[in-house]
Amino acid sequence: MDDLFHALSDGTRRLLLDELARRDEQTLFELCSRLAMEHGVTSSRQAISQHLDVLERAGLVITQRRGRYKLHSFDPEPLRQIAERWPVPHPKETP
Amino acid sequence: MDDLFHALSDGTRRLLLDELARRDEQTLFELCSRLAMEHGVTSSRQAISQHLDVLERAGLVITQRRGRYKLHSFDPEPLRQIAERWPVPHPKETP
DNA sequence: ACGTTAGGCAAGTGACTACTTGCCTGTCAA
DNA sequence: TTGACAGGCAAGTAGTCACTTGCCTAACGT
Repeated sequence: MDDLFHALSDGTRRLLLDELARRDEQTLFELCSRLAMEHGVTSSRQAISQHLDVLERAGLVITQRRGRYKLHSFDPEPLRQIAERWPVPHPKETP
Repeated sequence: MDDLFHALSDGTRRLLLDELARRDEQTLFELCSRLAMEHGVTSSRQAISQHLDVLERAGLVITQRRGRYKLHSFDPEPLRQIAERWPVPHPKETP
């Protein structure tokens, strides 16, 4: 659980999750250019790579090798632990 | 959102939330002794106090002054943002 | 085969964080 | 009023983190 929250505690990593939630199976370079274009992130390729490692160790990102490409996908499973540990009172009714 | 996840990224702070989820309106000393007794936490009073400050800045803990006591309570509201940002697929059906 | 492309490894740096130590401010009971 | 109790403020320290820099490996296209 430490790994999970530590992974989520960084803004760039949360943006990476947003991007992967939109479209699965993205490469490192795709994610780099998308974050730069759409969110003005200036981080280098290595920085993004390390962020993805952190997300992968937390179980939030799963990867698969395809040739020379490494495809990243979002796995929301670990987030369930949060809702299970501290259930949010009212699932927000539509008023 | 940075404050929220940063607050949750520490194990001692998560234990504090657990304790406050059990019983609201606890003082600093109550929380200190409970964490020490039930969870073997060795942190000092000042350490716990700083943790509570972090939780309060994240909106996860709300406080009220009563005489010389400062009562802490758990507010799960900010946690809703997590579920709203990355909805977890299946609310875990009972099989 | 050769250059290019996608990605990985590892050391170094500046900033931040959790925790301690020491002292101070209020509040209550006797 | 005095002492004890609950809590706050602030500086210092050891460890961690995000990011960079430089070089390396492996898979493709021509």
